[in-house]
Amino acid sequence: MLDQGFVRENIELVEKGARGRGEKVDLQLFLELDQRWRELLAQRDSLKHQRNVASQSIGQLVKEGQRAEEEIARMKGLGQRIKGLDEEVKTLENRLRGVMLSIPNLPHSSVPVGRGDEENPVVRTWGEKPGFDFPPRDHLQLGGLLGLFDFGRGSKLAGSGFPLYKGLGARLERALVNFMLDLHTQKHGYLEISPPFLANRSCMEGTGQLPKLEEDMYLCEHDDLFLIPTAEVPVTNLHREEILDGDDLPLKYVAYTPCFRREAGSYGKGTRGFLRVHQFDKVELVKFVRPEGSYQELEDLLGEAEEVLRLLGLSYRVRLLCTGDLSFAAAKCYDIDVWAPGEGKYLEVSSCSNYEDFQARRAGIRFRDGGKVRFVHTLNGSGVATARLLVALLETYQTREAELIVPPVLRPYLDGREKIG
RNA sequence: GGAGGGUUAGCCUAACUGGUAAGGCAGCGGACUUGAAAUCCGCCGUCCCUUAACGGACUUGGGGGUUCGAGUCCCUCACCCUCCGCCA
Repeated sequence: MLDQGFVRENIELVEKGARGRGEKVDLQLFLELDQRWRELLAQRDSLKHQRNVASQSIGQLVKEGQRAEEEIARMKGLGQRIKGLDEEVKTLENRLRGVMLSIPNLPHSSVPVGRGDEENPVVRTWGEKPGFDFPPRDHLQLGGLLGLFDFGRGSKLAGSGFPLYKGLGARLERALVNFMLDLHTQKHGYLEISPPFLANRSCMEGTGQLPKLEEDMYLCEHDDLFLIPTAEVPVTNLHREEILDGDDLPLKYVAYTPCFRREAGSYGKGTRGFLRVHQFDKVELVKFVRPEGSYQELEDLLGEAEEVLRLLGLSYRVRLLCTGDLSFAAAKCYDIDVWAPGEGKYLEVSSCSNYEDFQARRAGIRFRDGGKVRFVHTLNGSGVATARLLVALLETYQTREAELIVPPVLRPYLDGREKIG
């Protein structure tokens, strides 16, 4: 959410920003509501002032043992008028809030203007795409041959898109998660969090999933709780409605959680195997930082996520998302795409974003900076998502005999095993 | 699921039978000081008006109600603690 006063004073800028993302926002409506709201506030506040003054003098009279009937009778009408105005103000504020919540964040000045995926510039690529002297198999074939997972039975349990890992497949998944957690906690200085996998509405609104993406999430209706679509939700909301000590910043957290996404309306393309699933595992990095250094923090975060792929020896590229591809709440975002030889394409395994104070304002996350209280900047990035990572890993390290060479950094997590198959 | 107790500012703690949130600690700025400590003064949640100053409204977990007036009374929801029940 942007600041209401900021929107009021920078209406063209906000309009331009929203248009660049292809979001429709009724700023004319905003201006009308805002204007009316401020008029009513002034009216109501002055009536309340009258009431406060009168009530106080009534209290004084009563204390002195005098009668105050006429005064009280006079105030009764005022109370009704205030009640009416209060209702009007409230209605207006609800509508205003609706409009405010629908306004996307402004892109940072370094974000290129563009319409969508095709216009995201590649910032860098790393590693050679592996060559094979045999036709590389895709992850489904390999998984089948090696007995690593069982999509059929996953479907039997929960429907298509719910993968089931077994044997060394499950072990490999667990190894990847542990490897990433250890890297980020031990080398990069993140504090590990194991949060609830369900979250309430306030959290969802705080990080910006609500109101826009309700249809994309699983909801437990009995308790009005959502299955988290990413650990960003519980971890960013750790400090919701808190004022942090400026000396404690930056705060850096890493969390492994499963992620649940309905992916409504996305059946068909790109849904084979692990490419798009309703449940996947992810290690997420979240930072709360001072506004001044937040863009350097974003570069650092990106580097830390990239290191996962480097250590695993997987070829990847980093792209900077253009305005048209930027998510609702982000001011700047990099995607990391890993190369999957069997699929013959890049797969997105990480998004690293700076939200500036957009989430912090929604969630009320502030810090004390000297004598002042200010909003923090929040950042997060996948570090990284395992399902697609596993795809790239299988397809990159396969041998002609359909074995899997285990990358050295993973061997300690697999009893020193060098090969699977 | 049942019974009782609780939630006041970054933290800690007050407020009569309803009378308009008192203190303390921490932090920030200033005075004093060679410097520091101590001491004193101011600031230290949000919004509106305003160039600014001044001013005003709101804020006692959330939402509603009663009242001229609600931290206080009533209803409701959330969370925390204790006990009982159930349970991996």
